Amino acid sequence: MTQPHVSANLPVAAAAPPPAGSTPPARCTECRLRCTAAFTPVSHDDLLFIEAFRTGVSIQPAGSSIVPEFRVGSRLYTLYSGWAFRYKTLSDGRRQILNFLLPGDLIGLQEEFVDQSTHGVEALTAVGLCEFPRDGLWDLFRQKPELGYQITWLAAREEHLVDENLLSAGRRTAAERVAMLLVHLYRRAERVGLVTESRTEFPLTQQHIADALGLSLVHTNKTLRQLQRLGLHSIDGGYLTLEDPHAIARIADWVDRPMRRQPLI
Amino acid sequence: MTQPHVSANLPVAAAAPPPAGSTPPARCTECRLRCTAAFTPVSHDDLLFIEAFRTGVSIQPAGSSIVPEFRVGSRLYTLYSGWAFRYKTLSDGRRQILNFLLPGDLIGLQEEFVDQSTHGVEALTAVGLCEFPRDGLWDLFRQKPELGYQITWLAAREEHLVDENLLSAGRRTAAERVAMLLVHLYRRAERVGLVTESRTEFPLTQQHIADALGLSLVHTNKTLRQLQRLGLHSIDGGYLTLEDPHAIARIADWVDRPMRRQPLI
DNA sequence: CGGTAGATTGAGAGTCCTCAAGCTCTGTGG
DNA sequence: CCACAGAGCTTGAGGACTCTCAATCTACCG
Repeated sequence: MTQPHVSANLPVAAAAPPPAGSTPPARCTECRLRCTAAFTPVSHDDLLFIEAFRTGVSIQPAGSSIVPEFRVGSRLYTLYSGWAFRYKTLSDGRRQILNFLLPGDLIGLQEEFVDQSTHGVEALTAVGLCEFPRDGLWDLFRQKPELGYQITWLAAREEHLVDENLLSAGRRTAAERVAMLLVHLYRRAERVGLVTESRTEFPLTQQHIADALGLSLVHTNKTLRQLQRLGLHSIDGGYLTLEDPHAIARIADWVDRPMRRQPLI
Repeated sequence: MTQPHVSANLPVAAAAPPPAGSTPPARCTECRLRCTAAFTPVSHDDLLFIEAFRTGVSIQPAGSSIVPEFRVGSRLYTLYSGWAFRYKTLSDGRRQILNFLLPGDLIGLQEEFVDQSTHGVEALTAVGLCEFPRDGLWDLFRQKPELGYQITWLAAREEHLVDENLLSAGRRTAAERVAMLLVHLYRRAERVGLVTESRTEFPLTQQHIADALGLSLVHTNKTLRQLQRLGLHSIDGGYLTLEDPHAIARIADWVDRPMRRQPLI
């Protein structure tokens, strides 16, 4: 190797106390997310409804299972803080990560509709969750059609994420997949205010990246190093920086679109 | 090769006149699909609402573009008869089929929510379509929350299909992918009454299969032949038969679940 | 100071891809 | 009625991208 490497490339310590603001506030009116430009404003009335709909909040540690893969949960969640991912596994253990979840994303919606869960959700970092009763969903649709509409919006958006990942797994080369993943996650993190000084927290291990892209761990490592050697990005100390955003976007076949505000339940 | 092959393996002639019942009826009360066990019953009131919501019906020939990939359409459709598929392409032309659409499936929902279409829908056979105004969707949610709920159901179900395909593309071998595709499509076709005498119309070319599975055309062909030589299935004259359903399901890691009734808009 | 999780690297093997032909069937036109 | 063109299927051969196996290395933790 022509290059000495000294970087730790480790995620941030998992045992650290939850950073300030990672616990959902008692009142939805004080939601740290909603006042962001990333989310659509709602009427005060709707906000109170959401607050009443919410049954509680919780914090779960990194690595914990939010939704077990083969059991039907009884709750819906909104991810308030932290990172998580949805995944499926084959009977022999091969795992595919379907998409990553960032603050504002809804968790457990499909379960309401599809027979068995058939997918799991796991926390990547410590996460703050707002909990809702799954069986209250129909009530929500009836009483607040606008919120129902927004939930459909969220479902469609998540499908869009999976579409994009399927395009990667099916038709992109290893380098293109990695580039796509890094650009995509960076932009999403940026959207919800997770980027500071041109870098974002990046709690994925290479195994997570491999499972998201349909690659082996070894080849994921080699591809990451290759892109990093080319000066496209760097992952260091649990933080991701896009060193050459234009070049990495070109490799990923990524087109910048203005991101719309998204609903928040 | 140890085996002479004589079969044509061609899809059914596309120029044939549309089979009886492939055109949506004037009245939703006469819908040939809805009376099936595959779909959830709706109240007479809701049915009239759906009929009023519908702006028209149409037939499009095989191969036609129902939703162009990079333009925002103004319509929603329900696929009444025939087969179609959703796809995305990279800028250099590589194509990934995201999922196949069978009668009862809703088309164009994501466009309502996601900025640009970013995916196209193409007819695989001649298709019958029920057309709805896309900008009437919010009205539907407000006036008939139950129908809004059902639309969310359909969105979640489609995401589930894409999840499954991503698992295939990312983590299954070529033979497993092919087996999965065949079993899955067979079961879905069966569900909506497309199976007669243990076989179903199967209008996909090998190129479609390749694009759905993230494989090359050549390797798709070799894998199909391999499974066929093993006596697992046969594709002949545009029809698919699962010769050994148990064995092919085992390879696909497919678990039979009772299929729930699904909504129909 | 071992033990563990995660990252890195090398080597060899395989699956899958690309290139290149040839084949069958269908539709068309002279 | 037959030649021809086009779409789709089949097969072989060689090469490339990825995978698996195996080790090593660093950082962190009890």
